[in-house]
Amino acid sequence: MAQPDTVERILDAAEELFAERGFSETSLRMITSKAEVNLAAVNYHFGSKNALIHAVFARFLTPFSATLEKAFDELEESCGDQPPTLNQTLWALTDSAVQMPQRNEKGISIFMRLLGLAYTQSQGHLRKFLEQEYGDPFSRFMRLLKTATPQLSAVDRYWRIQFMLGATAFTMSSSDALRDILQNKTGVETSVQEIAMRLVPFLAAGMQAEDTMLVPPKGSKVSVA
Amino acid sequence: MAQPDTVERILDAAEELFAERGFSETSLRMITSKAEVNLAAVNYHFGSKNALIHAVFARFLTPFSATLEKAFDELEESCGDQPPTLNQTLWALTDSAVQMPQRNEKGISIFMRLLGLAYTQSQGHLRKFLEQEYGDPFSRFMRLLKTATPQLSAVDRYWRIQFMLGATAFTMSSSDALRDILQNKTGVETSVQEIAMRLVPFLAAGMQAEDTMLVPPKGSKVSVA
DNA sequence: ATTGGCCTCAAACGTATGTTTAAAACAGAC
DNA sequence: GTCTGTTTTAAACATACGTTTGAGGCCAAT
Repeated sequence: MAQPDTVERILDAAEELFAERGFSETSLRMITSKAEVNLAAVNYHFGSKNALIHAVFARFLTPFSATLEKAFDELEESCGDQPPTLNQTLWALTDSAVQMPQRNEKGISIFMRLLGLAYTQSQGHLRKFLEQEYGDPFSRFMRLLKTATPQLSAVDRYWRIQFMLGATAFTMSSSDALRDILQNKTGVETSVQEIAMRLVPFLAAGMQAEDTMLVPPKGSKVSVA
Repeated sequence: MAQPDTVERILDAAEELFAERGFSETSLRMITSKAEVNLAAVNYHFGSKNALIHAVFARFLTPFSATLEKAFDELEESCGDQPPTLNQTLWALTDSAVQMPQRNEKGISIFMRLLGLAYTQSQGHLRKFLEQEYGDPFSRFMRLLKTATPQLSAVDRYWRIQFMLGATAFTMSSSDALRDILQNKTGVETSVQEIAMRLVPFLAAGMQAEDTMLVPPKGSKVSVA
């Protein structure tokens, strides 16, 4: 066959199929037949299916984390001795995600969906790989969030960050479907960037909510343990 | 063997394993050996693995949706001609989830995790089943949200609801893991109820955020299409 | 005691998976 | 043209899966 760049063809096919169907639900045979390469090529070039999953993540996470680090550098520099605000931090992350060079028009939503899957389908090996390889920019983001929300207790902040991650990963991981639904219902077209612009204020408001609500309203059956 | 209630033993085991590992990653052999029943029992009593998944959801979703409808009834009645507020609506939902009778101490987090999985791992057949069987209370919840947020445009509301669902499903789908992480880091114990009590104010604040941020801040590379 | 309907059981079925093998094809260097 | 290392190929491998089978057990009704 002698097609050019077997490795990249496999990565492209795997990326798309993983994003569409998840990891366990995507077989090597689906990948290799979509990539139009021999079944054995995956194990020859990558060693195993798990290693292929890692490679798929590495291909977009490595440049992304570099971009992100640079964005954080610029942000901290431009702020002088003031710590960056919550909004600035969130926008730095959003900008970095949106401006990533895309391999195709589906690029950014695949990117998002894979991140979501990494979180929800994380199969041990993936989580370990991601932590080890890309833990640093993540920790840095966490540190920025911490200094940007000094009013929050550590526990509150922890949970609210989880809520943010959830809203983001979930929305982005199904952004294609959600966009289509909205388009069918209202005829409104929505770009990923617009979704991001709606998401950030939502997250910022949530993060900065006053927690006067920690006691449920009158009549609620929820009680503090 | 003549153990009592094979059907229920299978449901218990399946519920727990699905919540722990997801659907495709849980085999019938794992389920039957945990339940200490014969492998063929699943196909005999349920017909197929997919039907078993449906049965697991039906077992807790049927009473839950009944409780929820009742909670909405009471809420609307107690409000008279005023429509229920956003906070009231969210708390009605939360209350209904928390007060569900639990089969064991892990009950509610299993419940939540399954709901999260239903959203993120939805395998077509499950989504169709859930829509068909439990679409009504869901639509009602949506209607309540709409009247509780008249200030939002339909498009804004649509996206913010997605953000809420995301934060909820996502957090709940990994709540066990997140609780453990927090416990290891800070020694703080967290109940599902406490998570819910932190989540609701976050969601309410996000829903009611002013969208002055729809234009990204100075220097952002994000631009309106 | 025998029948008949539900249930259980061990075993097998067919299929799909990730992985390995060994031969063939290829490309560049000498 | 021959050799060398890399890549591709078709085939097979071992294992796991969901499902089906048919024989047997159980128990209440006849």
